[in-house]
Amino acid sequence: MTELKLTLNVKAAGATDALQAAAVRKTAATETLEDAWIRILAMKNSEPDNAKLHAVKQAMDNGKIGRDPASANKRFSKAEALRMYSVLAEQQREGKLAELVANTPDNYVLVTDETVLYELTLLAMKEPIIAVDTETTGLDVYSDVIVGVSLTLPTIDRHYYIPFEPTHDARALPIEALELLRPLIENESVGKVLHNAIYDIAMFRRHGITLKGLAWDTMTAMHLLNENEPSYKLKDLAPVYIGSESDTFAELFGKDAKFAEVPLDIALVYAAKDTHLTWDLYVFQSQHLKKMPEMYEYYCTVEVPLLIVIADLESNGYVLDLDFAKEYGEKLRRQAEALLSELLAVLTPFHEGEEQLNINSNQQLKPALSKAIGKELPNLDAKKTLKPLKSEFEIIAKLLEYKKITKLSGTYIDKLPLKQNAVTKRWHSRFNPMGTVTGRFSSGKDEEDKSEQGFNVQNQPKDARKMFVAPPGKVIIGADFKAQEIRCVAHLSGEKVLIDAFLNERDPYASLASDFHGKPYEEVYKTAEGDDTVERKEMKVGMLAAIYGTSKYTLAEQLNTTPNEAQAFLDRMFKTMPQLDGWIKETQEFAAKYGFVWMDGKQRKRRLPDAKLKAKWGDKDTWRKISRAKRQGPNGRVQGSSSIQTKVTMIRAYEMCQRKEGWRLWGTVHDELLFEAPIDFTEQDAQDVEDVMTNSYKFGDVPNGSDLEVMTIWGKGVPVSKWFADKESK
DNA sequence: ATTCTGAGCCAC
DNA sequence: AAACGTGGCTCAGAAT
Repeated sequence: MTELKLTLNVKAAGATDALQAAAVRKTAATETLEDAWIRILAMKNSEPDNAKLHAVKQAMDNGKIGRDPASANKRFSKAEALRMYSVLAEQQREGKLAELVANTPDNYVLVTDETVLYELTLLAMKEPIIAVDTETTGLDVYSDVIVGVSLTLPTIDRHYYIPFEPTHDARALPIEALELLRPLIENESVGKVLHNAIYDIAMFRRHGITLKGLAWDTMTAMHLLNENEPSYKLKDLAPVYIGSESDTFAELFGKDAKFAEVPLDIALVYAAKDTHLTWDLYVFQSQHLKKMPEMYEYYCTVEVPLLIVIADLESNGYVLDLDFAKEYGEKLRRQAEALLSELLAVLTPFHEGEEQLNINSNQQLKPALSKAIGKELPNLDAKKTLKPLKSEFEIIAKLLEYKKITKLSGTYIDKLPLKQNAVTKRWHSRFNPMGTVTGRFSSGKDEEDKSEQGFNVQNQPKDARKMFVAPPGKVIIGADFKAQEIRCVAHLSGEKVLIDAFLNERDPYASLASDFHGKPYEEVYKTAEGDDTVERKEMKVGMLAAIYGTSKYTLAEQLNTTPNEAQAFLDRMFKTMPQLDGWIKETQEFAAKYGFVWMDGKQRKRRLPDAKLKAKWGDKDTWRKISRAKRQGPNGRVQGSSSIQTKVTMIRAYEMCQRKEGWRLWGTVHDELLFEAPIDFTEQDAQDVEDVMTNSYKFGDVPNGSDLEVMTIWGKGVPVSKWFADKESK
C-alpha cells in the first residue's frame, strides 16, 4: 500500500510541469481517458480524495462502472471522477451490506427478549473482563440517547448486540429494559474494555448508569503504544494491528445515516463487531504494553482511572456570565468599528483593486500597508514585524489594537456564548488526555468527531476568562504547580544548582541570576517597586530557551541582543549548570541512537524516529528534521514528565473532591488544577488542596510548590491567605 | 455549499 | 547547515 503510493507520488512530482503544459495544449477531443487519469492523479489531491480516485479508476478499468453518457463529450474531470465514486460507493454499499448479513458469524447474537437479556447479564457477570460499546442517536452526550449496547464475553467467545427503543424496529427492547444492564455496567468486579471510553461513560450517564470497573481503553492505550499513529479510530487500527478489515459507519450507511434506522440484521453484525474488534485489540495491546512494565503500570493506574475523572469534569461544565459577555462584546465591537474606519481612511488610497480593502485579509493588507509606511513588509506577524514599528507609525499601533480586539471578540467573547448546551444550559468542553504527543491534555475538539468544533478551555485569554464564573454558592479555587517544568528538569538532570535553589525555597531564576552576575539574591529577585528585575527576566528566558531548544537567533530577538551575544549567554549559563548541560546532550544522543526518549521513570515514551536520520552534506531537509527531533527530545521529556505529575495529581484531587461535600474538579490547564468549591470552604480545605498538589507526585528529592487562588470570576483571584483575612475582617 | 490549507494568534 | 516545544480556533482564499 505504502509503496504504491510512493511510486505514484514520485511520478506525479516529476511529471507535473510537463503534464500541465500538455493539458493546456490538449483539447477535450484529443485527451485520452488514460491521459486524463494521469492528469487527475497528478493533482494535489487530499488523502481521502486520492483513495476515492483510485477506487474509481480500478472500477473503470475492470468495467464495473462507466462514464455518464451525458458528460461523455466533455473532458474527464476530477469532479466527474468523484461523482462517479458516489455511484460506485452506493453500488458497493448494497453488495457489502448483503454480504455482511449473509456472513454473520455464528457467535454474533441479537438480543430482543428481556429474559434473554437478563440471563445474558448473569452470564456476563461470571466474566472477569468484558468489552462494551454503545450505539446512539447522535454524538452529543448531553442530548442524544442510547439505541443499542454491544457486549463481548471473551471466555465463551460470544458477541451480543442489544437494540433499544429508539431503534426503528418492533423487536427492539423498550428503553426501560436498559435497567437490566445496570447491575453489570455498575459492577466493579467485572472489568470493562472500551474504545473511547469517555464517550460511552457519558452516554450511560445520560441514562443514570455509572460505568464501573473500567479496565482498558483501546484508544488511549494506542496513543501510549504509538503517539505518532495517523488515526486512532477503531476501524483504522484494526486492520493494522489485528489484521481485521471492516467498513466504517459512513462507508456502510452513508454520512448522515442514523443508527436507529439501520435494519437490525445489519446492526447486529456492525455493532457486535465493534466490541469483538475492541477485545482483540485489547489482547494485542496488553501483551505489548506488558513488555514495558513501567508503562503498563502507568497506563493502568493513571491513564485508565483518569478517564473517569475527565468524564466527570466534562459533564460538570461551565457557567458563563452572558450579560457580561454581551456588554463586553458590544464595547469591543464599538472600539473595533472606530479603529476600522480610521485604518480604512489611511489605507484605502494605497489599496489596488475594485473591492473595498478587507483589513482581515493579509494578502490585501500587506501591499497596502507597505505602501502606506513606505517600507516593504516581509509578513504581518504582530510580534516580529509589526510591534517593532509600532512607535514609528501610528497606523501600525492602530492596526495592532484592531487585531487584538477582533481576535478577542471574534474567537472568544462573541463565540463562546453561542456554544451553550441546550439541555444542560452549561458550557461543556472536551479534555483529551492523549491529545498531544507528549502526554499533555488537549482541549476543544472531539478526537473521533473532529468536524464538530467545541471550545478550548486551555487557551482562553485573560480577558475571555472573565466570562467564566463560579456557579451560585461556589467559588473557583485555582492551584498551580510553581515552576513545574523547571523542578521537573532539575529532577531529571540532577542539576545541583537548581535542586539546591528549590531545597532552599528560593526562586530558581533569581537564584541562577544571583550566581551568574555575582550579585546578592535579593538584589536580582525583585526591584524596589516589586517588579521582576532584568537579570531574573533574562535568566527565565534563558532557562526556557534551554528547555525548548531555542536557537541563538530567536533567543537574540527575545533578549534584544545579537545572536553571538545570545550564544555567549547560553554558554555561560550552561557552564554554571554542568549537569543540565550534560543531560541535554545525553538525551539527544539517546534519541539519535534509539529513536525515542523516556519520560520520568520510563512511564511513557516520546518516539522520535527522525533523530536517527543521517544527513549528507547539503541535505538541508534531512538536517532540519534531525534538528527538530533533537529539540523535541529534551523538551518532550520535560513536558511529558510534568504532564504525568499533573495527571496523577488530578486523580488524587478527584478523590479528595469525592470526600468533600460540594467539591468538584473544574478544569486543568497543564500546570494548574481548578476546583469548584462551596463558598464557605475552610482553611483546612485549602490546606488539603495544597497537600494534594505538593504530595501526589514527587520529582525525586525536588520539593513541589503550589500557589492557591480563590475567585468567583476566572482569572480575578485573590491568594487564599487574603481570602481568609478578608473574611476575618468582615 | 462544503472542504481544505496556511497565516496568524491565544494558552502553557 | 536559521528560525522555539505542545496544542486549537478563526479567517481568507482556493478548489471543487
